[in-house]
Amino acid sequence: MTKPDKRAEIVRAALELIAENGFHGAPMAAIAEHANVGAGTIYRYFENKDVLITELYQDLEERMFPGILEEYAADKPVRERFLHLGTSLMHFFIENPLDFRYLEQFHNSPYGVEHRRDKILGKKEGCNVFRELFEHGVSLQVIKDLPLVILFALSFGPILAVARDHILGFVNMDSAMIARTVDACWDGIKR
Amino acid sequence: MTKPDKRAEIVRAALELIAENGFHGAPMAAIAEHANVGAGTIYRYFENKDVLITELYQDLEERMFPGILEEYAADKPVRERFLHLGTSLMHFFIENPLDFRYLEQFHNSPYGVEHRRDKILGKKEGCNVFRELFEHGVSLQVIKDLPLVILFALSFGPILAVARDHILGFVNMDSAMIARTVDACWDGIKR
DNA sequence: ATTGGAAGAATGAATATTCATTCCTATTAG
DNA sequence: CTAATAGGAATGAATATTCATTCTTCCAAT
Repeated sequence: MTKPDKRAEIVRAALELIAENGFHGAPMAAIAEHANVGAGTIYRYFENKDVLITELYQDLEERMFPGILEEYAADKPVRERFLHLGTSLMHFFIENPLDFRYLEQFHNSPYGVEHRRDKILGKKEGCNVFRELFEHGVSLQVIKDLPLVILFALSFGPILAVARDHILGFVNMDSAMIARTVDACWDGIKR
Repeated sequence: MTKPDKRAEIVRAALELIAENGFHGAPMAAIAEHANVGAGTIYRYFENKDVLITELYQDLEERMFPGILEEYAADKPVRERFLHLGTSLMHFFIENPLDFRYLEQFHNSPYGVEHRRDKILGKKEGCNVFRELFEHGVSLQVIKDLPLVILFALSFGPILAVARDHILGFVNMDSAMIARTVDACWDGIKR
């Protein structure tokens, strides 16, 4: 196996195990076994488990945003842009359940809160698209004049919750249902 | 210290530590120390850590629902009832940040998913109020005709997200802002 | 073209740490 | 004095991390 392949195998194995069993159901020994790699090998690519976990998250974000922003037309009306982003996001989550589950694990851990703080105070790529859209919408009086954080909650709260429920099998989301759900989110934030 | 006091101290200490640091930042030894109790003493009151964790959750639910259902008038219009429940819930979370954080920790753990399954398939007290309200609203054509699970997501998704953001200090929710947020949730589910 | 061997990569057994749980002793209440 | 209760050190299982060793690769010298 070539060098980058090994790193990729470790990443894949870790993502899989953590997404399915949480951080605690993924001891390094198990990750190594799933990656067909010696336990010590992981430490040649990642300084320790924390580093592995956060690099995994960064990889994931980089994979995520390009797909979602594909075909995104910054000149369309606010509503249309919101619906496009919302449905893309939901589709991504539903089509990549492992990524989604990992994301949730990460967010509900000490790592996640720290990361979130940076994102809200400083700024991160990707979210800026949403931020701009919301700010633009508010200035055009198309979107409710609420703090950004609340607009985020009204939009992503339901999307995340629904994606989770779909993946856990509590509801089945087809394209039509996704569209109706994102529509409802829009009703929540529109003036 | 009298017997029931000791149990209460253990419960308080466990809730505090788990809410603040997650299940992993709350080893039994630390809980014992915070409760000013010997490590072995905990096992006189709780068979093991799992039992402690689930009993903690049940205690919490019992404390939660009465407060939220207070002054709930089942004969008012659907919209009014929704706003009442939503604001009560948000207020409870914001005024009991430890309870809220514990709830989140619990839900994002293997315990939580199992529990959730029961709640959605079988039935649990408390949530029935919401279920009835939604079903009634749908039948009156006041609420969008979406699966119950999605209506839940549209309502609780934002409420939970906002409560979390408030507790983590990302936004400051006063009564007015809470009302506006719950209003926005209503816009999301209303026809 | 072949070979010797150096540099780097991989390994997994050994180690150190953390943690839930147990169990024996001390303390208290009746 | 006895029985119940509390305490916390001891235990053992689970886990992250290390490290001495083995394996691979690749190139220089013949």
